[in-house]
Amino acid sequence: MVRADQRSGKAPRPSVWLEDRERGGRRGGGQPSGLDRDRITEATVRLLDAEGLGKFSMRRLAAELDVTAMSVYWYVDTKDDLLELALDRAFGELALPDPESGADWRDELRALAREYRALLVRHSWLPALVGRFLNIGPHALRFSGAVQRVLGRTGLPEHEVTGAIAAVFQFVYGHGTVEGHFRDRVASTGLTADEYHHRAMTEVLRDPDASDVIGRSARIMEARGGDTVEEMLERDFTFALDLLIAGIEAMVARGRG
Amino acid sequence: MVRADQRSGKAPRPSVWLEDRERGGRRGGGQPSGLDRDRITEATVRLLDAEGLGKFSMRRLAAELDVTAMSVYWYVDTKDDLLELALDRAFGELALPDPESGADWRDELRALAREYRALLVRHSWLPALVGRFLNIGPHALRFSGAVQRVLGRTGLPEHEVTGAIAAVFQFVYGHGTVEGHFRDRVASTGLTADEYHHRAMTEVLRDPDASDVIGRSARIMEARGGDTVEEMLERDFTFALDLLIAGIEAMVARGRG
DNA sequence: GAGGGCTGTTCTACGGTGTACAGCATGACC
DNA sequence: GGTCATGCTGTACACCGTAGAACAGCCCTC
Repeated sequence: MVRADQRSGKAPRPSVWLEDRERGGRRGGGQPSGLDRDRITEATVRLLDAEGLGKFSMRRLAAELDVTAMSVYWYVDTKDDLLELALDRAFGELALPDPESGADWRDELRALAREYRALLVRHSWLPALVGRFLNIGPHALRFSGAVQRVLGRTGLPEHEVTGAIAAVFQFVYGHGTVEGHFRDRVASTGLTADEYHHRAMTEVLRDPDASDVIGRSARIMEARGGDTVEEMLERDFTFALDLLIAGIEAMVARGRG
Repeated sequence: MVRADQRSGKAPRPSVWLEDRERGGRRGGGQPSGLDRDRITEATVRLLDAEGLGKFSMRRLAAELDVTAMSVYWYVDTKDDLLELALDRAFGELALPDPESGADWRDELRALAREYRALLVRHSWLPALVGRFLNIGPHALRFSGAVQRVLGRTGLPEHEVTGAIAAVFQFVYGHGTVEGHFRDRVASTGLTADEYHHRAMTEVLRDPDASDVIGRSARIMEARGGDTVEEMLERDFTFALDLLIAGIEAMVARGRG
Protein backbone atom coordinates (compact mmCIF):
# COMPACT_ATOMS: atom_id res chain seq x y z
CA MET A 1 0.00 0.00 0.00
CA VAL A 2 1.34 3.38 -0.96
CA ARG A 3 1.57 5.60 2.07
CA ALA A 4 1.08 9.32 2.14
CA ASP A 5 4.58 9.98 3.39
CA GLN A 6 6.02 7.94 0.56
CA ARG A 7 4.28 9.95 -2.08
CA SER A 8 6.08 12.60 -4.01
CA GLY A 9 6.02 16.10 -2.64
CA LYS A 10 2.86 18.11 -2.56
CA ALA A 11 1.24 16.60 -5.60
CA PRO A 12 -2.56 16.55 -5.42
CA ARG A 13 -3.58 13.90 -2.95
CA PRO A 14 -5.18 11.03 -4.85
CA SER A 15 -8.63 9.98 -3.80
CA VAL A 16 -8.90 7.19 -1.26
CA TRP A 17 -10.33 4.98 -3.92
CA LEU A 18 -7.27 5.01 -6.09
CA GLU A 19 -4.85 3.67 -3.53
CA ASP A 20 -3.33 0.33 -4.05
CA ARG A 21 -5.72 -2.00 -2.36
CA GLU A 22 -3.53 -5.08 -2.59
CA ARG A 23 -2.13 -6.10 0.74
CA GLY A 24 0.40 -8.63 -0.43
CA GLY A 25 0.16 -10.64 2.74
CA ARG A 26 1.51 -9.84 6.16
CA ARG A 27 5.27 -9.43 6.09
CA GLY A 28 6.16 -8.08 9.48
CA GLY A 29 4.67 -5.86 12.08
CA GLY A 30 5.03 -5.29 15.76
CA GLN A 31 2.15 -6.19 18.02
CA PRO A 32 -0.33 -7.52 15.50
CA SER A 33 -3.82 -6.17 16.08
CA GLY A 34 -5.79 -7.65 13.24
CA LEU A 35 -6.50 -4.23 11.86
CA ASP A 36 -7.47 -3.68 8.28
CA ARG A 37 -9.48 -1.18 6.30
CA ASP A 38 -12.60 -3.22 6.53
CA ARG A 39 -12.55 -3.62 10.28
CA ILE A 40 -11.74 0.05 10.68
CA THR A 41 -14.52 1.18 8.40
CA GLU A 42 -16.98 -1.12 10.07
CA ALA A 43 -16.11 0.24 13.50
CA THR A 44 -16.36 3.77 12.14
CA VAL A 45 -19.89 3.22 10.89
CA ARG A 46 -20.83 1.60 14.18
CA LEU A 47 -19.51 4.52 16.18
CA LEU A 48 -21.12 7.07 13.91
CA ASP A 49 -24.44 5.33 14.31
CA ALA A 50 -24.10 5.15 18.05
CA GLU A 51 -22.75 8.59 18.89
CA GLY A 52 -23.05 10.76 15.84
CA LEU A 53 -20.58 12.63 13.70
CA GLY A 54 -19.96 15.28 16.33
CA LYS A 55 -18.59 12.89 18.90
CA PHE A 56 -16.63 10.76 16.52
CA SER A 57 -12.88 11.12 16.86
CA MET A 58 -9.84 9.17 15.84
CA ARG A 59 -8.97 8.59 19.48
CA ARG A 60 -12.44 7.30 20.21
CA LEU A 61 -12.24 5.00 17.23
CA ALA A 62 -8.81 3.76 18.22
CA ALA A 63 -10.09 2.95 21.71
CA GLU A 64 -12.92 0.98 20.16
CA LEU A 65 -10.38 -1.01 18.16
CA ASP A 66 -8.07 -1.46 21.15
CA VAL A 67 -5.26 0.33 19.49
CA THR A 68 -3.37 3.62 19.64
CA ALA A 69 -4.80 6.60 17.83
CA MET A 70 -2.00 6.65 15.31
CA SER A 71 -2.34 3.02 14.32
CA VAL A 72 -5.35 3.80 12.23
CA TYR A 73 -3.27 6.19 10.18
CA TRP A 74 -1.40 3.31 8.73
CA TYR A 75 -4.50 2.30 6.82
CA VAL A 76 -6.01 5.69 6.17
CA ASP A 77 -4.37 9.00 5.34
CA THR A 78 -6.71 11.37 7.10
CA LYS A 79 -9.90 11.41 9.06
CA ASP A 80 -11.69 12.72 6.00
CA ASP A 81 -10.56 9.74 3.97
CA LEU A 82 -11.91 7.47 6.63
CA LEU A 83 -15.24 9.25 6.58
CA GLU A 84 -15.33 8.87 2.84
CA LEU A 85 -14.86 5.14 3.28
CA ALA A 86 -17.62 5.03 5.85
CA LEU A 87 -19.86 6.99 3.53
CA ASP A 88 -19.41 4.52 0.74
CA ARG A 89 -19.80 1.57 3.04
CA ALA A 90 -23.21 2.88 4.03
CA PHE A 91 -24.20 3.12 0.39
CA GLY A 92 -23.34 -0.53 0.15
CA GLU A 93 -26.37 -1.30 2.29
CA LEU A 94 -28.75 -0.17 -0.42
CA ALA A 95 -30.73 -2.92 -2.10
CA LEU A 96 -30.59 -2.30 -5.83
CA PRO A 97 -33.04 -3.61 -8.40
CA ASP A 98 -32.09 -6.44 -10.72
CA PRO A 99 -30.83 -4.78 -13.92
CA GLU A 100 -32.68 -7.37 -15.98
CA SER A 101 -35.95 -7.27 -14.12
CA GLY A 102 -37.86 -5.13 -16.57
CA ALA A 103 -40.39 -4.14 -13.93
CA ASP A 104 -42.29 -0.89 -14.25
CA TRP A 105 -39.87 2.00 -13.78
CA ARG A 106 -42.33 3.67 -11.40
CA ASP A 107 -42.18 0.79 -8.95
CA GLU A 108 -38.43 0.55 -9.10
CA LEU A 109 -38.05 4.29 -8.72
CA ARG A 110 -40.28 4.24 -5.67
CA ALA A 111 -38.33 1.36 -4.21
CA LEU A 112 -35.00 3.07 -4.80
CA ALA A 113 -36.23 6.32 -3.31
CA ARG A 114 -37.51 4.53 -0.21
CA GLU A 115 -34.25 2.64 0.16
CA TYR A 116 -32.25 5.83 -0.03
CA ARG A 117 -34.53 7.66 2.35
CA ALA A 118 -34.35 4.83 4.88
CA LEU A 119 -30.58 4.81 4.59
CA LEU A 120 -30.33 8.53 5.27
CA VAL A 121 -32.60 8.28 8.26
CA ARG A 122 -30.93 5.15 9.62
CA HIS A 123 -27.49 6.73 9.44
CA SER A 124 -28.22 10.29 10.29
CA TRP A 125 -24.56 11.29 9.97
CA LEU A 126 -24.76 10.42 6.32
CA PRO A 127 -26.33 13.57 4.88
CA ALA A 128 -23.53 15.71 6.26
CA LEU A 129 -20.98 13.53 4.50
CA VAL A 130 -22.92 13.38 1.26
CA GLY A 131 -22.76 17.15 1.26
CA ARG A 132 -19.08 17.20 2.15
CA PHE A 133 -17.51 14.70 -0.19
CA LEU A 134 -17.82 13.84 -3.83
CA ASN A 135 -19.21 10.40 -3.04
CA ILE A 136 -17.69 8.48 -5.87
CA GLY A 137 -16.92 5.25 -4.06
CA PRO A 138 -17.77 1.96 -5.71
CA HIS A 139 -21.05 1.46 -3.87
CA ALA A 140 -22.20 4.99 -4.53
CA LEU A 141 -21.38 4.50 -8.19
CA ARG A 142 -23.37 1.28 -8.33
CA PHE A 143 -26.28 3.15 -6.83
CA SER A 144 -25.93 5.91 -9.42
CA GLY A 145 -25.84 3.30 -12.12
CA ALA A 146 -29.03 1.69 -10.89
CA VAL A 147 -30.76 5.06 -10.74
CA GLN A 148 -29.64 5.88 -14.25
CA ARG A 149 -30.91 2.57 -15.58
CA VAL A 150 -34.31 2.99 -13.98
CA LEU A 151 -34.76 6.58 -15.11
CA GLY A 152 -33.50 5.56 -18.52
CA ARG A 153 -36.67 3.51 -18.97
CA THR A 154 -39.04 6.42 -18.46
CA GLY A 155 -39.03 7.41 -22.09
CA LEU A 156 -37.29 10.67 -21.34
CA PRO A 157 -34.60 11.67 -23.87
CA GLU A 158 -31.16 10.98 -22.50
CA HIS A 159 -30.17 14.58 -22.00
CA GLU A 160 -33.16 15.06 -19.74
CA VAL A 161 -32.50 12.04 -17.58
CA THR A 162 -29.91 13.75 -15.41
CA GLY A 163 -32.34 16.52 -14.60
CA ALA A 164 -34.98 14.00 -13.62
CA ILE A 165 -32.48 12.15 -11.45
CA ALA A 166 -31.63 15.40 -9.74
CA ALA A 167 -35.27 16.21 -9.11
CA VAL A 168 -36.02 12.86 -7.53
CA PHE A 169 -32.90 12.09 -5.57
CA GLN A 170 -32.07 15.56 -4.44
CA PHE A 171 -35.57 15.61 -3.04
CA VAL A 172 -35.03 12.31 -1.28
CA TYR A 173 -31.72 13.57 0.02
CA GLY A 174 -33.28 16.72 1.39
CA HIS A 175 -36.19 14.90 2.92
CA GLY A 176 -33.99 12.25 4.47
CA THR A 177 -31.69 14.91 5.83
CA VAL A 178 -34.33 16.80 7.75
CA GLU A 179 -36.15 13.65 8.77
CA GLY A 180 -33.00 12.08 10.15
CA HIS A 181 -32.11 15.29 11.88
CA PHE A 182 -35.57 15.53 13.37
CA ARG A 183 -35.44 11.96 14.64
CA ASP A 184 -32.07 12.56 16.23
CA ARG A 185 -33.34 15.57 18.07
CA VAL A 186 -36.34 13.66 19.22
CA ALA A 187 -34.24 10.78 20.44
CA SER A 188 -31.86 13.05 22.31
CA THR A 189 -34.69 14.67 24.26
CA GLY A 190 -36.42 11.44 25.22
CA LEU A 191 -39.76 12.79 24.07
CA THR A 192 -42.01 11.17 21.53
CA ALA A 193 -41.97 12.68 18.08
CA ASP A 194 -45.37 14.24 18.64
CA GLU A 195 -44.42 15.79 21.95
CA TYR A 196 -41.28 17.20 20.47
CA HIS A 197 -43.12 18.56 17.48
CA HIS A 198 -45.67 20.21 19.72
CA ARG A 199 -42.98 21.85 21.81
CA ALA A 200 -41.10 23.13 18.82
CA MET A 201 -44.34 24.59 17.48
CA THR A 202 -45.24 26.41 20.66
CA GLU A 203 -41.71 27.70 20.96
CA VAL A 204 -41.76 29.14 17.48
CA LEU A 205 -45.18 30.58 18.16
CA ARG A 206 -43.72 33.08 20.59
CA ASP A 207 -42.21 34.93 17.68
CA PRO A 208 -44.89 37.35 16.49
CA ASP A 209 -43.51 37.34 12.97
CA ALA A 210 -44.10 33.64 12.80
CA SER A 211 -47.76 33.67 13.55
CA ASP A 212 -48.99 33.45 9.97
CA VAL A 213 -46.61 30.67 9.10
CA ILE A 214 -47.63 28.71 12.13
CA GLY A 215 -51.29 29.52 11.76
CA ARG A 216 -51.11 28.01 8.34
CA SER A 217 -49.27 24.98 9.61
CA ALA A 218 -51.76 24.54 12.39
CA ARG A 219 -54.64 24.70 9.91
CA ILE A 220 -52.95 22.15 7.75
CA MET A 221 -52.29 19.86 10.69
CA GLU A 222 -55.92 20.10 11.64
CA ALA A 223 -57.10 19.42 8.12
CA ARG A 224 -55.13 16.22 8.27
CA GLY A 225 -57.20 15.15 11.21
CA GLY A 226 -54.86 14.21 13.99
CA ASP A 227 -52.09 12.59 12.06
CA THR A 228 -49.04 11.75 14.07
CA VAL A 229 -45.80 13.32 12.92
CA GLU A 230 -44.68 9.94 11.67
CA GLU A 231 -47.73 9.62 9.47
CA MET A 232 -47.28 13.16 8.27
CA LEU A 233 -43.69 12.53 7.19
CA GLU A 234 -44.75 9.35 5.48
CA ARG A 235 -47.65 10.94 3.62
CA ASP A 236 -45.64 13.93 2.53
CA PHE A 237 -42.93 11.68 1.22
CA THR A 238 -45.37 9.47 -0.64
CA PHE A 239 -47.21 12.41 -2.08
CA ALA A 240 -44.01 14.10 -3.22
CA LEU A 241 -42.90 10.90 -4.89
CA ASP A 242 -46.20 10.63 -6.72
CA LEU A 243 -45.83 14.25 -7.72
CA LEU A 244 -42.39 13.63 -9.10
CA ILE A 245 -43.51 10.61 -11.06
CA ALA A 246 -46.44 12.55 -12.44
CA GLY A 247 -43.97 15.26 -13.39
CA ILE A 248 -41.78 12.81 -15.25
CA GLU A 249 -44.77 11.41 -17.10
CA ALA A 250 -45.86 14.91 -18.01
CA MET A 251 -42.42 15.74 -19.37
CA VAL A 252 -42.37 12.53 -21.37
CA ALA A 253 -45.78 13.37 -22.82
CA ARG A 254 -44.65 16.91 -23.54
CA GLY A 255 -41.68 15.56 -25.46
CA ARG A 256 -43.94 13.37 -27.56
CA GLY A 257 -46.65 15.96 -28.08
CA MET B 1 -30.14 40.29 28.21
CA VAL B 2 -30.48 37.06 30.09
CA ARG B 3 -27.14 35.32 30.26
CA ALA B 4 -26.57 31.59 30.30
CA ASP B 5 -24.88 31.70 33.68
CA GLN B 6 -27.80 33.55 35.14
CA ARG B 7 -30.31 30.95 34.10
CA SER B 8 -31.60 28.40 36.51
CA GLY B 9 -29.78 25.11 36.78
CA LYS B 10 -29.81 22.62 33.94
CA ALA B 11 -33.18 23.51 32.49
CA PRO B 12 -33.38 22.93 28.74
CA ARG B 13 -31.43 25.68 27.04
CA PRO B 14 -33.88 27.98 25.28
CA SER B 15 -33.36 28.64 21.61
CA VAL B 16 -31.27 31.66 20.65
CA TRP B 17 -34.36 33.31 19.31
CA LEU B 18 -36.15 33.47 22.62
CA GLU B 19 -33.52 35.44 24.45
CA ASP B 20 -34.29 38.91 25.58
CA ARG B 21 -33.15 41.08 22.73
CA GLU B 22 -33.45 44.38 24.57
CA ARG B 23 -30.11 45.95 25.28
CA GLY B 24 -31.19 48.66 27.72
CA GLY B 25 -28.33 50.90 26.70
CA ARG B 26 -24.71 50.62 27.61
CA ARG B 27 -24.22 50.81 31.35
CA GLY B 28 -20.62 50.00 31.95
CA GLY B 29 -17.90 47.89 30.47
CA GLY B 30 -14.16 47.79 30.48
CA GLN B 31 -12.43 48.57 27.19
CA PRO B 32 -15.47 49.21 25.00
CA SER B 33 -15.24 47.40 21.69
CA GLY B 34 -18.47 48.32 19.97
CA LEU B 35 -19.50 44.70 19.85
CA ASP B 36 -23.08 43.65 19.42
CA ARG B 37 -24.94 40.69 18.01
CA ASP B 38 -25.33 42.28 14.66
CA ARG B 39 -21.67 43.10 14.17
CA ILE B 40 -20.73 39.64 15.39
CA THR B 41 -23.14 37.88 13.10
CA GLU B 42 -22.06 39.97 10.15
CA ALA B 43 -18.42 39.13 10.77
CA THR B 44 -19.33 35.48 11.15
CA VAL B 45 -21.02 35.37 7.78
CA ARG B 46 -18.10 37.19 6.21
CA LEU B 47 -15.60 34.74 7.65
CA LEU B 48 -17.68 31.74 6.69
CA ASP B 49 -17.89 33.01 3.14
CA ALA B 50 -14.18 33.66 2.99
CA GLU B 51 -12.76 30.58 4.66
CA GLY B 52 -15.53 28.06 5.05
CA LEU B 53 -17.13 26.33 7.99
CA GLY B 54 -14.14 24.11 8.61
CA LYS B 55 -11.75 26.95 9.30
CA PHE B 56 -14.15 29.08 11.24
CA SER B 57 -13.34 29.30 14.93
CA MET B 58 -14.26 31.55 17.81
CA ARG B 59 -10.66 32.62 18.11
CA ARG B 60 -10.47 33.48 14.43
CA LEU B 61 -13.69 35.46 14.71
CA ALA B 62 -12.49 37.28 17.79
CA ALA B 63 -9.31 38.28 15.99
CA GLU B 64 -11.39 39.63 13.13
CA LEU B 65 -13.34 41.73 15.61
CA ASP B 66 -10.16 42.84 17.40
CA VAL B 67 -11.26 41.32 20.63
CA THR B 68 -10.45 38.38 22.91
CA ALA B 69 -12.04 35.06 22.15
CA MET B 70 -14.20 35.12 25.24
CA SER B 71 -15.69 38.53 24.57
CA VAL B 72 -17.99 37.09 21.97
CA TYR B 73 -19.46 34.81 24.58
CA TRP B 74 -21.09 37.76 26.26
CA TYR B 75 -23.44 38.07 23.28
CA VAL B 76 -23.79 34.44 22.35
CA ASP B 77 -24.00 31.34 24.50
CA THR B 78 -22.22 28.87 22.29
CA LYS B 79 -20.64 28.58 18.90
CA ASP B 80 -23.70 26.69 17.72
CA ASP B 81 -25.96 29.55 18.69
CA LEU B 82 -23.80 31.89 16.72
CA LEU B 83 -23.97 29.64 13.69
CA GLU B 84 -27.74 29.59 14.02
CA LEU B 85 -27.72 33.37 13.94
CA ALA B 86 -25.50 33.35 10.88
CA LEU B 87 -27.78 30.84 9.23
CA ASP B 88 -30.81 33.01 9.71
CA ARG B 89 -28.97 36.13 8.65
CA ALA B 90 -28.19 34.46 5.35
CA PHE B 91 -31.87 33.67 4.86
CA GLY B 92 -32.47 37.36 5.29
CA GLU B 93 -30.81 37.92 1.93
CA LEU B 94 -33.59 36.16 0.08
CA ALA B 95 -35.82 38.40 -1.99
CA LEU B 96 -39.40 37.37 -1.32
CA PRO B 97 -42.38 38.01 -3.58
CA ASP B 98 -44.92 40.63 -2.71
CA PRO B 99 -47.73 38.81 -0.86
CA GLU B 100 -50.32 40.87 -2.74
CA SER B 101 -48.80 40.54 -6.16
CA GLY B 102 -51.14 37.87 -7.47
CA ALA B 103 -48.70 36.88 -10.16
CA ASP B 104 -48.79 33.37 -11.61
CA TRP B 105 -47.68 30.93 -8.93
CA ARG B 106 -45.38 29.23 -11.43
CA ASP B 107 -43.34 32.36 -11.95
CA GLU B 108 -43.11 33.10 -8.28
CA LEU B 109 -42.18 29.52 -7.48
CA ARG B 110 -39.43 29.63 -10.07
CA ALA B 111 -38.17 32.90 -8.68
CA LEU B 112 -38.16 31.59 -5.11
CA ALA B 113 -36.39 28.42 -6.11
CA ARG B 114 -33.72 30.38 -7.97
CA GLU B 115 -33.25 32.71 -5.04
CA TYR B 116 -32.79 29.81 -2.68
CA ARG B 117 -30.44 27.99 -5.00
CA ALA B 118 -28.32 31.10 -5.46
CA LEU B 119 -28.19 31.59 -1.72
CA LEU B 120 -27.01 28.04 -1.11
CA VAL B 121 -24.33 28.32 -3.75
CA ARG B 122 -23.23 31.80 -2.65
CA HIS B 123 -22.84 30.67 0.96
CA SER B 124 -21.63 27.17 0.57
CA TRP B 125 -21.40 26.66 4.34
CA LEU B 126 -25.13 27.06 4.49
CA PRO B 127 -26.31 23.57 3.55
CA ALA B 128 -24.39 22.04 6.42
CA LEU B 129 -26.11 24.36 8.86
CA VAL B 130 -29.53 23.84 7.33
CA GLY B 131 -29.02 20.17 7.99
CA ARG B 132 -27.72 20.75 11.49
CA PHE B 133 -30.19 23.18 13.01
CA LEU B 134 -33.93 23.55 13.04
CA ASN B 135 -33.71 26.82 11.13
CA ILE B 136 -36.60 28.59 12.76
CA GLY B 137 -35.15 32.08 12.86
CA PRO B 138 -37.32 35.02 11.81
CA HIS B 139 -35.93 35.25 8.28
CA ALA B 140 -36.24 31.55 7.70
CA LEU B 141 -39.83 31.70 8.88
CA ARG B 142 -40.61 34.56 6.54
CA PHE B 143 -39.20 32.50 3.72
CA SER B 144 -41.35 29.52 4.73
CA GLY B 145 -44.35 31.79 4.84
CA ALA B 146 -43.69 33.07 1.36
CA VAL B 147 -43.27 29.54 0.06
CA GLN B 148 -46.51 28.47 1.69
CA ARG B 149 -48.39 31.39 0.19
CA VAL B 150 -47.13 30.68 -3.30
CA LEU B 151 -47.81 26.96 -3.15
CA GLY B 152 -51.18 27.74 -1.61
CA ARG B 153 -52.24 29.26 -4.91
CA THR B 154 -51.60 26.16 -6.96
CA GLY B 155 -55.06 24.75 -6.37
CA LEU B 156 -53.68 21.86 -4.36
CA PRO B 157 -55.75 20.94 -1.29
CA GLU B 158 -54.10 22.25 1.84
CA HIS B 159 -53.01 18.90 3.18
CA GLU B 160 -51.05 18.28 0.01
CA VAL B 161 -49.28 21.60 0.01
CA THR B 162 -46.63 20.53 2.50
CA GLY B 163 -45.73 17.56 0.35
CA ALA B 164 -45.39 19.80 -2.67
CA ILE B 165 -43.24 22.22 -0.72
CA ALA B 166 -41.03 19.35 0.30
CA ALA B 167 -40.70 18.13 -3.26
CA VAL B 168 -39.66 21.49 -4.62
CA PHE B 169 -37.50 22.91 -1.88
CA GLN B 170 -35.81 19.75 -0.80
CA PHE B 171 -34.82 19.39 -4.40
CA VAL B 172 -33.47 22.93 -4.47
CA TYR B 173 -31.65 22.29 -1.22
CA GLY B 174 -30.05 19.14 -2.55
CA HIS B 175 -29.11 20.72 -5.83
CA GLY B 176 -27.72 23.83 -4.17
CA THR B 177 -25.75 21.69 -1.76
CA VAL B 178 -23.90 19.71 -4.36
CA GLU B 179 -23.52 22.66 -6.68
CA GLY B 180 -22.02 24.80 -3.93
CA HIS B 181 -19.78 21.97 -2.90
CA PHE B 182 -18.67 21.46 -6.45
CA ARG B 183 -17.89 25.15 -6.94
CA ASP B 184 -15.87 25.20 -3.73
CA ARG B 185 -13.79 22.30 -4.87
CA VAL B 186 -13.25 23.92 -8.20
CA ALA B 187 -12.21 27.20 -6.60
CA SER B 188 -9.81 25.49 -4.24
CA THR B 189 -7.96 23.76 -7.08
CA GLY B 190 -7.68 26.83 -9.25
CA LEU B 191 -8.96 24.94 -12.25
CA THR B 192 -11.94 25.92 -14.34
CA ALA B 193 -15.14 24.02 -13.69
CA ASP B 194 -14.74 22.09 -16.92
CA GLU B 195 -11.16 21.11 -16.22
CA TYR B 196 -12.09 19.94 -12.77
CA HIS B 197 -15.05 18.00 -14.07
CA HIS B 198 -12.91 16.34 -16.68
CA ARG B 199 -10.33 15.33 -14.09
CA ALA B 200 -12.92 13.93 -11.72
CA MET B 201 -14.39 11.92 -14.57
CA THR B 202 -11.12 10.40 -15.65
CA GLU B 203 -10.24 9.64 -12.05
CA VAL B 204 -13.49 7.79 -11.51
CA LEU B 205 -12.99 6.00 -14.77
CA ARG B 206 -10.08 4.04 -13.31
CA ASP B 207 -12.57 2.06 -11.28
CA PRO B 208 -13.66 -0.82 -13.49
CA ASP B 209 -17.00 -1.06 -11.68
CA ALA B 210 -17.75 2.48 -12.69
CA SER B 211 -17.39 2.04 -16.39
CA ASP B 212 -21.07 1.64 -17.17
CA VAL B 213 -22.05 4.60 -15.03
CA ILE B 214 -19.45 6.75 -16.66
CA GLY B 215 -20.09 5.41 -20.10
CA ARG B 216 -23.66 6.49 -19.70
CA SER B 217 -22.60 9.87 -18.40
CA ALA B 218 -20.21 10.31 -21.26
CA ARG B 219 -22.94 9.47 -23.77
CA ILE B 220 -25.23 11.96 -22.11
CA MET B 221 -22.57 14.62 -22.11
CA GLU B 222 -22.00 14.02 -25.78
CA ALA B 223 -25.70 14.12 -26.58
CA ARG B 224 -25.76 17.57 -25.03
CA GLY B 225 -23.18 18.65 -27.56
CA GLY B 226 -20.33 20.28 -25.73
CA ASP B 227 -22.15 22.01 -22.92
CA THR B 228 -19.96 23.48 -20.27
CA VAL B 229 -20.52 22.24 -16.76
CA GLU B 230 -22.09 25.56 -15.90
CA GLU B 231 -24.64 25.17 -18.67
CA MET B 232 -25.28 21.62 -17.65
CA LEU B 233 -26.04 22.58 -14.06
CA GLU B 234 -28.28 25.35 -15.26
CA ARG B 235 -30.20 23.17 -17.68
CA ASP B 236 -30.66 20.35 -15.22
CA PHE B 237 -31.96 22.78 -12.65
CA THR B 238 -34.36 24.40 -15.06
CA PHE B 239 -35.57 21.08 -16.36
CA ALA B 240 -36.12 19.71 -12.87
CA LEU B 241 -38.07 22.80 -11.94
CA ASP B 242 -40.28 22.41 -14.99
CA LEU B 243 -40.72 18.77 -14.08
CA LEU B 244 -41.79 19.68 -10.57
CA ILE B 245 -44.23 22.28 -11.79
CA ALA B 246 -45.66 19.81 -14.27
CA GLY B 247 -45.97 17.37 -11.40
CA ILE B 248 -47.89 19.86 -9.30
CA GLU B 249 -50.21 20.61 -12.18
CA ALA B 250 -50.78 16.92 -12.71
CA MET B 251 -51.62 16.41 -9.06
CA VAL B 252 -54.02 19.33 -9.15
CA ALA B 253 -55.73 17.89 -12.19
CA ARG B 254 -55.83 14.47 -10.56
CA GLY B 255 -57.57 15.99 -7.57
CA ARG B 256 -60.18 17.58 -9.80
CA GLY B 257 -60.68 14.58 -12.02
C1' DG C 1 -18.67 63.12 45.96
C1' DA C 2 -18.35 58.37 47.75
C1' DG C 3 -19.70 53.80 47.30
C1' DG C 4 -21.90 49.76 45.39
C1' DG C 5 -23.36 47.05 41.67
C1' DC C 6 -23.81 45.77 37.03
C1' DT C 7 -21.66 45.30 32.45
C1' DG C 8 -18.41 44.04 29.26
C1' DT C 9 -13.81 42.73 28.73
C1' DT C 10 -9.40 40.12 29.46
C1' DC C 11 -6.49 36.32 31.18
C1' DT C 12 -5.75 31.82 32.39
C1' DA C 13 -6.58 27.13 32.10
C1' DC C 14 -8.67 22.45 31.05
C1' DG C 15 -9.65 18.79 28.35
C1' DG C 16 -10.27 17.75 23.96
C1' DT C 17 -9.00 17.50 18.70
C1' DG C 18 -6.20 15.88 14.11
C1' DT C 19 -1.90 14.30 12.97
C1' DA C 20 3.54 14.78 12.24
C1' DC C 21 7.46 12.38 13.55
C1' DA C 22 10.59 9.22 15.66
C1' DG C 23 11.31 4.88 17.48
C1' DC C 24 10.75 -0.13 17.92
C1' DA C 25 9.32 -4.93 17.61
C1' DT C 26 8.45 -8.45 14.41
C1' DG C 27 8.51 -11.53 10.70
C1' DA C 28 9.97 -12.51 5.70
C1' DC C 29 13.70 -12.57 2.63
C1' DC C 30 18.74 -13.12 0.80
C1' DG D 1 22.14 -14.15 10.44
C1' DG D 2 21.79 -9.72 8.72
C1' DT D 3 18.67 -6.58 6.34
C1' DC D 4 14.60 -4.42 5.67
C1' DA D 5 9.86 -3.28 5.10
C1' DT D 6 5.76 -3.50 8.00
C1' DG D 7 2.73 -2.33 11.52
C1' DC D 8 2.36 -0.45 15.75
C1' DT D 9 3.34 2.80 19.99
C1' DG D 10 4.66 7.18 22.38
C1' DT D 11 5.33 11.77 22.38
C1' DA D 12 4.49 16.28 20.90
C1' DC D 13 2.42 20.37 18.59
C1' DA D 14 -0.88 23.58 17.41
C1' DC D 15 -5.42 24.40 17.69
C1' DC D 16 -10.13 24.05 19.36
C1' DG D 17 -14.62 25.39 22.52
C1' DT D 18 -15.44 27.36 26.65
C1' DA D 19 -15.51 27.57 32.10
C1' DG D 20 -14.07 30.62 35.70
C1' DA D 21 -12.08 34.38 37.94
C1' DA D 22 -10.34 38.94 37.88
C1' DC D 23 -10.98 43.51 36.69
C1' DA D 24 -12.13 48.05 34.51
C1' DG D 25 -15.36 51.42 33.79
C1' DC D 26 -19.94 53.42 33.91
C1' DC D 27 -24.58 54.29 36.26
C1' DC D 28 -27.36 54.87 40.25
C1' DT D 29 -28.17 55.77 44.90
C1' DC D 30 -27.02 58.04 48.93
